[in-house]
Amino acid sequence: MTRPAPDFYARVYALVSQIPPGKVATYGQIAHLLGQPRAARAVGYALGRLPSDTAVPWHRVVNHQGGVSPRAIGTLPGDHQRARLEQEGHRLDAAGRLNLGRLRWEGPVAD
DNA sequence: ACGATGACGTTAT
DNA sequence: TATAACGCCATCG
Repeated sequence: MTRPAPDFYARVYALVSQIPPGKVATYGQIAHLLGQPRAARAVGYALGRLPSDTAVPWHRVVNHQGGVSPRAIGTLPGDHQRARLEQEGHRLDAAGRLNLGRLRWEGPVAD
């Protein structure tokens, strides 16, 4: 299949943009969906390069623990990300972690 | 082209 | 269960 393999960034943005509201995905999940289960770091790097006026719901992407990566705090509105997640109806526990087993995005429906 | 960085993940202690 | 170290891939200088 002649897949228009665009840059890794574009793939991450496209995939994250397909995450429906009320659900979240981990960097590893995104990387895995891209066919590179070990490129979780690259995925996070791609989101880090996202502009402030991006339409990509990057705030729905969390780490494998289900929480906002502390490294984002200070560089980007990481604190805002958590508030945004709660705003979407996500339930965070006292540890500030989401219940991935319940909110984890299954990925795009194979069409 | 090379070396260092980074919004991660997994395994071991 | 929490903390620590290593490995992974892609991008930037």
